[in-house]
Amino acid sequence: MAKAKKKETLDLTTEEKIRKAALKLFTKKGFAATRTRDISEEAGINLALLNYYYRSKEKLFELVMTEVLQNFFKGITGIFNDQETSLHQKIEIFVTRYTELLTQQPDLPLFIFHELRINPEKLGSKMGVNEVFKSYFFKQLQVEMDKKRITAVHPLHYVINMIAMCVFPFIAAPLLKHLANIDTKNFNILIAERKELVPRWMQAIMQTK
Amino acid sequence: MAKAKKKETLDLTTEEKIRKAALKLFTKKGFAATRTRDISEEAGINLALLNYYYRSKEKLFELVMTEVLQNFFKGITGIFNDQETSLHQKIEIFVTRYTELLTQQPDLPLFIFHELRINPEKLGSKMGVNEVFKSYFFKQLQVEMDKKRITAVHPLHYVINMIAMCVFPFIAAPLLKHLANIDTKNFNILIAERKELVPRWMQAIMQTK
DNA sequence: GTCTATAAAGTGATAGAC
DNA sequence: GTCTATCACTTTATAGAC
Repeated sequence: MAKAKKKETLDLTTEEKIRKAALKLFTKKGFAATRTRDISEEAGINLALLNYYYRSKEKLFELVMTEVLQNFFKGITGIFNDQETSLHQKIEIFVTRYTELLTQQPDLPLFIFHELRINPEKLGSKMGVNEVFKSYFFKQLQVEMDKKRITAVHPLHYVINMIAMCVFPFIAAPLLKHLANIDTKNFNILIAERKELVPRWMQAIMQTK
Repeated sequence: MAKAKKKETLDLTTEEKIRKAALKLFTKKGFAATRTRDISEEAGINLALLNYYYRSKEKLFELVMTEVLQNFFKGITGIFNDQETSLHQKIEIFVTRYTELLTQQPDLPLFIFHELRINPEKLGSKMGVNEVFKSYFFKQLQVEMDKKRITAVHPLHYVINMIAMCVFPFIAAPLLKHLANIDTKNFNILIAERKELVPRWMQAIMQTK
């Protein structure tokens, strides 16, 4: 039922094959380390077709990056500004949805942050400023902390903690697998556990004076 | 008193200038996006001298990476295996030391994780396996959680949370500065606050059933 | 639209003079 | 040790045949 789209590489057009291969390699290795030859090979098409459809490596990258950013952040705005859900519901929804998203595409965060570090200006054109502070989620957070008389801690800290606890395991995955000697299967179990745990930890953190 | 070494670019030898420039550019842009010409320019030396001293770009990178990894992880082993400190003291020491380290070199985590994703094998030769589970810190964590009858949560989760809350803000810095509209000065204030807050949050998390 | 061949530019590395 | 000049190779991009 969740499987709305079937993965059929054979049915993709050449244009789509290239885009898909580019997404895979760019997110995995970054812009600079990915060669157009790698992309054409991964897509199973001729190298010249890449330029035929997308003009240049940079244009193709721009397209992929825009798609990734929108896909990654479109969810947040919706969740954060929902007037119907409570503060705690928002946390649960956010954690669940992003854990599932990252389980599907674990390379996304590292890709975004890495390219962003090299090219911070680019972000400006692709997303608004002040999204966090203006959100309904943030206002609910402020009300909640006021109620608990926790005024010394800036609410932004909680937002950071929530995202950190969700996203960091995926960023540190290779290190984690090595240092803690866990395989992919156990990693996925760990992540699934955190889906339940992070919201509870958030509750605990928000009680702390 | 902590200032043991003075930073005098003028007194550096050519070899040191190159290494320093390489460290700066590699950590900022990654291996693939950094050109040897960039490094020679940053170091203020002739391009040919890079190969004269370090043979190749790869050899230079290996050297820098080894240095970074050792510098980054040598602290952990010491802190995690200290038989004299309590669990909570270890958390405080870890958070303090790594927050200060990352304040000095904010690009380090993203650099390490990014290069590690592209080349996970490399790590094996540079650091041991199972470091976390074998550590005294981990054993203390297990004892503590046993005492509190929290057996459903794997202690590794707490290690991940601690590191996540310390390291993630630096990884997400560009995004944070944009989305939350804070400048470098306010970012540093935020980080300084977290030095005190993360250990308290850890306490709270470790009470949660 | 897709291919081969090749141009054009970039990049790591070295030879050889000083 | 340091420089200039240049090689060797890679990589992006395009021209032109099919």
